[in-house]
Amino acid sequence: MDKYNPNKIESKWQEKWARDKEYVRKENEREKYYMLDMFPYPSGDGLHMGHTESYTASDIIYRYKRLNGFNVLHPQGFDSFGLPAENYAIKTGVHPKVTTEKNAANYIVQMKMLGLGHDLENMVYTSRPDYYRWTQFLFAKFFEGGLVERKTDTINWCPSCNTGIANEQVEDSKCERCGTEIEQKEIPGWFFKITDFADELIEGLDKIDWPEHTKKNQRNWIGKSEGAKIKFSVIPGKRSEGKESREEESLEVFTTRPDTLFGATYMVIAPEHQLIANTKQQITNYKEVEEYIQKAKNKTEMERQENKEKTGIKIEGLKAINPATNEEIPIFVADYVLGGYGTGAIMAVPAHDARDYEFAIKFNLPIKQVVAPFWQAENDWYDAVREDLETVERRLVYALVKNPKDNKVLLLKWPGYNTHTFIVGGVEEGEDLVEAARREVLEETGYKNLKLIKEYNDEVHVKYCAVHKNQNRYAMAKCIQFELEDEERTKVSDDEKAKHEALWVTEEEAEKLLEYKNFTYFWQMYKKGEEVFVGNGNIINSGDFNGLDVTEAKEKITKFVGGEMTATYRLRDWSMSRQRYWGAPIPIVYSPEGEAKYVGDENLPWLLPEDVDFVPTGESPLKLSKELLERTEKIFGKGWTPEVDTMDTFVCSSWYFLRYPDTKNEQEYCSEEKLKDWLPVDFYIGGPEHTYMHLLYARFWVKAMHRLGMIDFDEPFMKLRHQGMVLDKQGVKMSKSKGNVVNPNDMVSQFGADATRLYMMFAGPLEDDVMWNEEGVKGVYRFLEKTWKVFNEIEMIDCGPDCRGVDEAILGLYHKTIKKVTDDIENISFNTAISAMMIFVNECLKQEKLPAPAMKNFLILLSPYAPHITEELWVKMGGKGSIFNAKWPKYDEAMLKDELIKIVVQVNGKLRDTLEVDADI
RNA sequence: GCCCAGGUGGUGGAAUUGGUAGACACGAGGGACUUAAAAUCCCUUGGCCGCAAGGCUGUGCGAGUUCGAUUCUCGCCCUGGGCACCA
Repeated sequence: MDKYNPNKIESKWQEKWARDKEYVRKENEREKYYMLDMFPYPSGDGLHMGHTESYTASDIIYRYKRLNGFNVLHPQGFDSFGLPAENYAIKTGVHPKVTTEKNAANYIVQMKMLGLGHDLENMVYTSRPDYYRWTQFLFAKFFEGGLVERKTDTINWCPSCNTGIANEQVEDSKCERCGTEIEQKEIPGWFFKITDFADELIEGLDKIDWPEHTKKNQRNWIGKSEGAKIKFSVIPGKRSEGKESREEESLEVFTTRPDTLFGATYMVIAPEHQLIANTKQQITNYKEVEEYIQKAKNKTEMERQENKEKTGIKIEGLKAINPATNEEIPIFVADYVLGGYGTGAIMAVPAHDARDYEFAIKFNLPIKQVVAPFWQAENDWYDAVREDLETVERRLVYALVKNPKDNKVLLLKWPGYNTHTFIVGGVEEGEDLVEAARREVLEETGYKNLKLIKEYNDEVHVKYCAVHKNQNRYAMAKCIQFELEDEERTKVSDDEKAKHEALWVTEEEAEKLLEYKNFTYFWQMYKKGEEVFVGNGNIINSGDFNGLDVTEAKEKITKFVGGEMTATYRLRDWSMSRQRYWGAPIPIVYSPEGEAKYVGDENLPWLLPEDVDFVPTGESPLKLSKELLERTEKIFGKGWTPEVDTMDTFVCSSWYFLRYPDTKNEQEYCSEEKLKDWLPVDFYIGGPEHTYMHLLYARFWVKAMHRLGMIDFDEPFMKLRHQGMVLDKQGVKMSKSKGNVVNPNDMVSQFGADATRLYMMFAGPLEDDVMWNEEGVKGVYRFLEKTWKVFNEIEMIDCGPDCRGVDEAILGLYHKTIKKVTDDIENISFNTAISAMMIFVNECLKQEKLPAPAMKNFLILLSPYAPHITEELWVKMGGKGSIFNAKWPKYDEAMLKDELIKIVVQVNGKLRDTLEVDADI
């Protein structure tokens, strides 16, 4: 017998598959399945291990689906526009087209080496005119449909790449690609109105099978917050003086908490806000304000981060009016309010917002509580609120008393109710809270001399049933903290004694004994200091709205002041103009009057001119193209000028999956029939780094086309899974600079493609990071050697359906293996499927005779992972045609049962014994 | 600070619904074969105690629910990734 020699058999099969197209034939009438990979950028470094992993995973699904009778589209292509090729051209003068095509050819060789079964006859290259003409065509449809607009906007500008980049492409205030610090620059450009689709992009997530965390991340990225827009009028500083000069200047704010409007005690606007320019004359400290604004602008984002303390300056000479209270409140400029989010102005509610609170403390501004935490006794408690009883309001005071001598605190023990509380008492109308608290401590516990430590600001509300009085109580309580001055004590009346008992306990004990939220709330403040209450509760100090739940109050208060319930998003429009050469030209020309016009379908592809210099000037390279200008004037007339920016490469990758079914079509981007046949994509695999940009843009693209009536589906990818990163042995990210990059080619020549594929999948779950350890490849290589040995050394008997003459146990294991491998592929749990096949092969090695039909089926189970060896052994076993035209085996339910069943004896959850019992009894 | 993911032997990982923790593999140790080595095959391999039978302990830490928790609940610690005052 020959030894297992992957080099020999793998190249043989790769050649056969490439040459003999009929050998692995397609059957068009079968049910269709679209298995898509994220296509690579063809870099000079070649395919890396991350590609190897995800392409192997998709290849397994592709082959598995084929074997299950599907007609599978499993295409591949190149996202071939982009900066590296252009930067290389700047350095060496080699045209990006040349580099790109060369790199792509290398990728194809590597993909073949791995035995990947992608359709390499129908590839897509985004930089080729036969592709980008359709990118331009679709752009034009969006343009005509009003989904693209030209805006002059402040954009992120990378001085190194000499290009504007989208907000999403900025990392840590640095350029995602080259790491240069981003500058802000005013520049005209084209934008896709992705924000118009914000709600659809959120809602669509509910109907697709994507990892939950990916969906969550997209929701967060879109960042919808619901709230209200409310107008505050702005008046000159002293109302009395300026009655007649009351210019109708106003400030609109967006707030998620309109329910707290009565607590808005000041306003803050962003340094960029228009109001400052509009009211320059009225601002009496304009100079200082301007200075602050300048400082804020000069600050880099990094500096802002370092300096956590809030800064700001009061605008003198202007006041705003809180529309709810009609009170005058001051206006500040501060850089903690952002120009680009919401309206660039906020109403500050220091009592219920942590940032406003911090600012208010620093500038000594009033803090007004308008929401009280509220708890209602739970249903299964003895004091649950009873609907049939009337509710009586009461004001209460809690006293938290501490003895400084031993640090114990004083609680009341209520034997009747089996609970503990602070000292509690009612407060009479107009009575001083502290006096009331002292009185209650004296009455209930007898302690006479108390030192006031603290009055807590917060008021809390509770509703419960006072069982003994047969009425519901709505209690509004505040809390006072005392220390004993001495232990002098009077006698407590028998009446009080009967109700409750005074008890000194340590803080640890108190923590355990206090169970009602209204007490633990103050206990937390006592232990950890006062915190801003940002939760839900009931409205107080807000006129007619008192007592309302915050949710209810939001709309009512908004309506009361003439505001509008609305939502804002964190998502910004997609800036897609790039001042670069190597991208799809934007098919727009400008009339002598400067009006933008689409070049027209008949002029597509609107070719990227060849007569350009790559040296970056800060302007678009196309501006220097004579040919482009001449072309424009020739077609449209003198004075017409071309758009010289090119498109963001994310545009090209937002629709490539629509081209794959029909790559050779010269009339349409994809025929209607093929769109119907293949789309949307059934399964998409790619890295988690594309969670925000690519995946969001592609979803937007499809929704936009759907809105324009071009397609009848509105989500591109029905099922999505990510692959993890491939790390080195130490768990460090592979990178050229660290010199720890592993080349897939080397792995293939050392261990073969089958072993490389198998190890990638065996190392762990697909979505987890893989630590690449060559020691580990040995294991799967041995497994392949053993498989080889089984099929070459052990006698195979063609034993028919009842299979006499072989070990029955191996038949049972065979059926179990089919089930396990099938279930695991469905669950994308490749590592455990491989382990099941290892167990099977290990058992086979112990046999003298094996059933030939079952063993052929076993090869089918293994074939998606290791296509070469299984194709080879398939022929040896007398299989007809390619193994990939075979049928996925089925298991026999009856064969899954064990003859003997293990019974586990547990006592108190601990294993005490195991028994083996005949399964038939 | 906030959001997401995760924490299981020396290592990668398994345990799919709360029911024998550590499948499978790597590494390590011992043995067989060999002049020798590699390869291959066999045995052992979470820790502690024990000659053994066996016992105790064990899934980041601490509580809780349960007859029973790697799995569920609460609190905390750590690691990785993402976001930066989002009103």
